[in-house]
Amino acid sequence: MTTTPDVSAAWQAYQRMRVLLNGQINRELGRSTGLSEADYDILFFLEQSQDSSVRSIALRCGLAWEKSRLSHQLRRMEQRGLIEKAPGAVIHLTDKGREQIAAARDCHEAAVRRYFGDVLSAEQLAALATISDQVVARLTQDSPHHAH
Amino acid sequence: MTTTPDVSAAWQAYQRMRVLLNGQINRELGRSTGLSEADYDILFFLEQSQDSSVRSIALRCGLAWEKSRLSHQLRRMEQRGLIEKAPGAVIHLTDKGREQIAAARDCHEAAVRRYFGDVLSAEQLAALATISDQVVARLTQDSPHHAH
DNA sequence: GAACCATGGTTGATGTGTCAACTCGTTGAT
DNA sequence: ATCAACGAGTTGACACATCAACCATGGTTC
Repeated sequence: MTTTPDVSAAWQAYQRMRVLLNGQINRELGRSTGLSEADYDILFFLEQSQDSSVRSIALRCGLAWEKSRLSHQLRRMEQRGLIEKAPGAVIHLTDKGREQIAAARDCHEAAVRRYFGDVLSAEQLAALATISDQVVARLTQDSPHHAH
Repeated sequence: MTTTPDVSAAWQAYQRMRVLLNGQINRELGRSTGLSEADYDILFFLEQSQDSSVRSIALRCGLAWEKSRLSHQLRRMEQRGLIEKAPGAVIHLTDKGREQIAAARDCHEAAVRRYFGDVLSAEQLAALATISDQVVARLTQDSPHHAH
């Protein structure tokens, strides 16, 4: 333990992991399923929602996305037939969307396990979860209503 | 300690931190300096290189970027006068680029400290660095020459 | 009711990232 | 010497993200 912890060393290591890890997982997901990370996040959220449908605002809060980003993404996904927009800003998962997320889930979880879960010990996973929660708490304490 | 560690809980916590933390830092950086994360990474690498110039290939390896991404990014930065391309695929930092990275560094480091360094203990920072190194080692063991 | 304003959602312009296809110079085998 | 193969770099097309400006609606205040 040092009294002056090297923040920048930890930051640079974290940055390198972030770039490489998400790059690898997204590349594998895209190659084998044709879905982007954004597609996957939306479909995953929809699938595990009651009745496979949610309000737009729930997606925005749950994923912490900007509203314009969500709007563009939903428009593209509706054009591809993965979702449907219903009156009242309600988003429905289509059958095609349900198929694709089911196939993608296996691929995604396998990749997460291969490059992340299998590499770290239970203690490390727990430590990372705690670290993440602390940082997230710091980020959301000031701007609880993410005023993008 | 559990025998079946909950990988997905750690993954989801990490994902949330990743999205919110980088979003916040990049937003602050962009607002106060006009530089994107990509701009900052390039300028930072250039600044701390000998003679403020590097070969393209060094940037690609150091930042683990795709070649086309780097090419597009360097073209845009040259148009803005932040860098110069010299024969032999050598990239030079211009005076304007040096000014901007100097101003941005303070902003960036302050943000990293505010949302990251100050939130975590020395042990947590060390643990995160170890975790990151392990994951990166796993990612680079198979494809050491990142065949993008 | 009328003016006001806050909020959810959309749109268009622009900057950014990715993929595939291409050029060009070097290398190595025959 | 020629040809094939490889890697570095570029380009163009497209998907994605961000910002600002815009519309609609539902209060709140006077």
